[in-house]
Amino acid sequence: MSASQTYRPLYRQVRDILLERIGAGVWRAGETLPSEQALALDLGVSQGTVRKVLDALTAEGLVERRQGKGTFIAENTQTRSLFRFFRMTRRSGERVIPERLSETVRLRPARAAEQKRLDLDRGARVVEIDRVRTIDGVPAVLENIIVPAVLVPGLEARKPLPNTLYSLYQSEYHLNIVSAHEELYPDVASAADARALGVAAGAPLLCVDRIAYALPQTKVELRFSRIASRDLVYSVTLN
Amino acid sequence: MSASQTYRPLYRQVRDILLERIGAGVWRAGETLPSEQALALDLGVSQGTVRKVLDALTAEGLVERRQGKGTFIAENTQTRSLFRFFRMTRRSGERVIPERLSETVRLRPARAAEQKRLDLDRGARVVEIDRVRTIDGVPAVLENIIVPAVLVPGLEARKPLPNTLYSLYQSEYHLNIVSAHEELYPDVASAADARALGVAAGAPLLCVDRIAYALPQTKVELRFSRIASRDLVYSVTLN
DNA sequence: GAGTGGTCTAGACCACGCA
DNA sequence: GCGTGGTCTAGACCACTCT
Repeated sequence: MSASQTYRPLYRQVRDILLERIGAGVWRAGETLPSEQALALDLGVSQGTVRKVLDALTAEGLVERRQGKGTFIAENTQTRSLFRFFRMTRRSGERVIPERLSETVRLRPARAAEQKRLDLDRGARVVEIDRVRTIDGVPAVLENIIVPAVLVPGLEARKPLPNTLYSLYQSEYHLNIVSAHEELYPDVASAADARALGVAAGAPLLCVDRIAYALPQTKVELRFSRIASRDLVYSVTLN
Repeated sequence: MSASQTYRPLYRQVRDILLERIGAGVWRAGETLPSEQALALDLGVSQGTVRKVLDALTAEGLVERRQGKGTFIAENTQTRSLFRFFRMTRRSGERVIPERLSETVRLRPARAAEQKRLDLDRGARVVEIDRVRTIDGVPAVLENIIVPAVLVPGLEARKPLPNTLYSLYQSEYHLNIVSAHEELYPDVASAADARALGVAAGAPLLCVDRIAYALPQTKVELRFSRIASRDLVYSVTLN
């Protein structure tokens, strides 16, 4: 009959409900979700439909399933967070681990460009973090990080910040970073870059502009990185 | 009981069989596979098991499914190939299309490093392509491409080469490029780069080293790109 | 042994494309 | 109207974890 414009398959509806609940913090990171049977009963669908959704969420890295144990909200542990969102490796493919060298944290009004990119209101404030990270003990990455203050109250007082912010966002603010978009371009080191990174002015740098998203389509963080790559490369696999 | 070391779920076995058939060229690009029912009957499994495999292959971009029509081997059309493997966009996110400006093609013995990276025997030959590509009519990309000659007989005689080689590999050599690994790093323009790309010596360049894979784990191509990025960025989404 | 996810099946019905 | 893929269900049995 008159086609309902709003038809969505059952599994889409189930997916939306689960995403909403996860986003709302019904279950915290590391906690188990109800079993397939329980969810199916609760939502009035078959176990197979719930399974289809949970399998998809697993593929997206949002939950983890362990046979015999249950389904868990994926945790952004320090290690997992690094492997997922820090793409620099040695030429050999070996992962590297950046360490924090220094950081400065400020609370200030958002600039116009930041308001626009983070969907903020006029007058909104942001936390700005500048930090230097080392690889193999050598300064290698300059980061400028912008987060809406309303999402991370008190962040500016939490010094020193952990090496991987995303695990902090998750554990303290229930912001589960699930995806990020990055834009890469080359630049040459300015005099200031050169001082901070211990390279010559004019040396090649890899710049990475990232915007990170948490669950209910929330834009959580802008991050601008300037990387003195030396023997490091940004690794990505296209499928 | 004594656990069978070689146990694999049915759907893995079905997947392997289908991958083998696709790799062997049983169906060509754009052709339809047998229906789910026919495959299930052929392979002695249920339709649901075949469906699970075909859904996974769809997610990997290897086949396409169209309701009411059938399941097709995915085609690397010029457009699709570009969108899938050429990641440069404008800052606005808008896609750009590179055009061929010039190219030189040589047939020569593989160097030691190439033998190693492409799993070639001693004495194997490669086709080497050097080309310049333009964006908005301006030279922007220098590419050096290495392909084992045995995989692409006669390629060196096919001048001019099409803009997107991957569609040629697929249509003429049954090499279906399904994934690629890229490593990015910054560099500064040499005098030669500067001449070819119309930038100043010392200008920042984005370098991309790619290795491309076809179906049965075949390493098909090495590609080294040097990109005068100007207002272009390399876009990637992490999930 | 009880409960969980993992695999596999069989079948119903719907939506779409095409002759 | 037929054949295709898309959705959804119900149920069986297996593998793993914990008690």
